[in-house]
Order: sequence, then structure tokens, then C-alpha cells
Amino acid sequence: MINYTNTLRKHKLKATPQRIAIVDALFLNGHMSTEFLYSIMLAKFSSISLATIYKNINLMLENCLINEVKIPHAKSVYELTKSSHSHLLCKKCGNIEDVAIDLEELVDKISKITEFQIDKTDFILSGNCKNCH
Amino acid sequence: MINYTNTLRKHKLKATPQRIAIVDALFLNGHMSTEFLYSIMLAKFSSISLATIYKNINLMLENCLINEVKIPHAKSVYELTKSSHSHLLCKKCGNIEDVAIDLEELVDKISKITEFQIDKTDFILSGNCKNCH
DNA sequence: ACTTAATTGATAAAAATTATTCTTTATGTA
DNA sequence: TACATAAAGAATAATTTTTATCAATTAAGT
Repeated sequence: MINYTNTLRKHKLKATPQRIAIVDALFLNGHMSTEFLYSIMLAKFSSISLATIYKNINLMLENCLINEVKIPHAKSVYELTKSSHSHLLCKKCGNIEDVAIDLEELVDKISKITEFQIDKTDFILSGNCKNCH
Repeated sequence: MINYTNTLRKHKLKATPQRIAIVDALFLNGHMSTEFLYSIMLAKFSSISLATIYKNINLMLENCLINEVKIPHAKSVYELTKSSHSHLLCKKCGNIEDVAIDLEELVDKISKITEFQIDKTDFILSGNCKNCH
């Protein structure tokens, strides 16, 4: 198992067992809603409080350890912060996949046209995955 | 003023004064949160209920008269449904602009690579607008 | 003008999120 | 290794957001 203690400390977060388990769950599952994360955590810490989940999600967001992905017509999910990527959403089975799309050229062009200094993109492509055609 | 009565009826919605005002407000303002829409509506209908706002937003979403835009680190906003477009978000002043970006070629490519049948995109580009550099 | 189903406002209820308080614990230092 | 302390945890209350209920009103078709 990866050393999440150091991961947490790098992000100025005390390495508690609950937090280590949250990071582990996110690593294993990729994308999770608060609801689902809570159910996962309950299996490991039978008396964990839902407030602990919310507090930690917010702290980890503030410290850029995780990232929120706002899903159309559904609840947000959270993922460990990684290099910039887009998301594929299957509208049938709900599965979410990361996909590397190079948007640099496109963004540069839009930046010039619109006079916006763009430093971040959120790109979600929705449809049906290969299992749900 | 545009004939919102017919617009509403086309979407199978009874044309009440409240609904006509909602559509008008969205047309005039472009993008609005429920909160802001409620404040606008209160000015015209001093006794309008917040439940009426929520119910109508949900109905209009179901009937595809309006569209939800999920803004990173902020509340969702709603806009009248129009042809596919992306959004520019200024992180400083909060302004949201529509921008027409042709994503067809890119989406086709991703579709082939990933074996996803993609039929919709949500693309938000965040940064600083020209007034906020 | 009349009938009827849908909408509204008022309000209660439910769901989601945040705040509070007291106890426990991670971590830096002696 | 033990100690001090600031931070985090659980429990729970409070707040915020959204949805449901219901009686009164109204849009729209006949």
C-alpha cells in the first residue's frame, strides 16, 4: 500500500487513520460521491461520523489533495488530484472514466479570441460506454 | 417582448405569469442561480413562493426549456436551452459567458479511441476575463 | 361562461451540509 | 520515550437546500 501518510503531510494534513482510509478508497475507486465514500468508510470505521467525511472532503479540497467533479444530472464525485484530464460519463451505467485530451492548442486559440486568461478546464463528455450501446 | 407564452406551450408548460417572468429573466440575464432568480422574481411577485421557483426550474429542466450549468466551486446556474456551446467563467468577477467552440472533430476522435458514443459535452473554461487581468 | 386539471403560495418535511462541544490523538520537542 | 498542544474525531444540534403536501386559484379547452 502506498504511503498515504506522507501524501497527507505533504498537503499539510495530519495523517489520521480515517484520512488514510479516505485517500486509499479514492485511489482504489477512482471517483466517489460523499454518500458512497461514507458507506465505504463505515465498513472500516463502524462509528465514523458523516461530519468527518464532509470536513475531510472540504479540507482535502482546500489543500488540493482531491478535486471535485460536477456530474450533469447527478451528485458530484471526488477524485485524487492528478494531471489535467477530462471525463467520460456513461449516461446508462453511470460509470466515469478519465481520459487524457490535449486541449492546449484549443484553449490557446479560445484565450486569444475571447481575451480570457484561461488556466483551467472542466470537460465532461457524456454518452454510452462500449458496454451500454 | 418575445412571446414566451408560445415558448412555454411548445414545451408543454401552462403559460402562467410567473413562468413567463422566469423565462424573461433568464433571457435578460443569461445565467442565473435559483437564489438570484428568486430575488428577481420577488420584485415582480411580492408573494411568490420559493417552492414555485424550484418546481418550475425542475419542470423546465425536464421539458428541456432550460439547462443547468454546474459551475466549479459555486452554485449551479440555469440558462435557456440554445444550440450547443461552452462556457467561460471568470474566477475573479464570477461572470459567465457563452462561447461557441466547434468540438465535433475532437469529440469524434475521442469517441473512436474510447469506444464511447458521445452525444453531449459540458465544457467550462475558467480563468480571468479581460477586465480582471 | 363552464369544467377540469394544473399551478400557486404557504408551510411542513426531508435531505444535505455545516457548526458546536467534548474527548481523543498525531506530532513536534525535551 | 514521555509530554504538551493543536488538531481531529464522534455525537449531535443547527443551518441550508430542496422537495412534498394541501387548500385556494387559474389557464385553457369545450
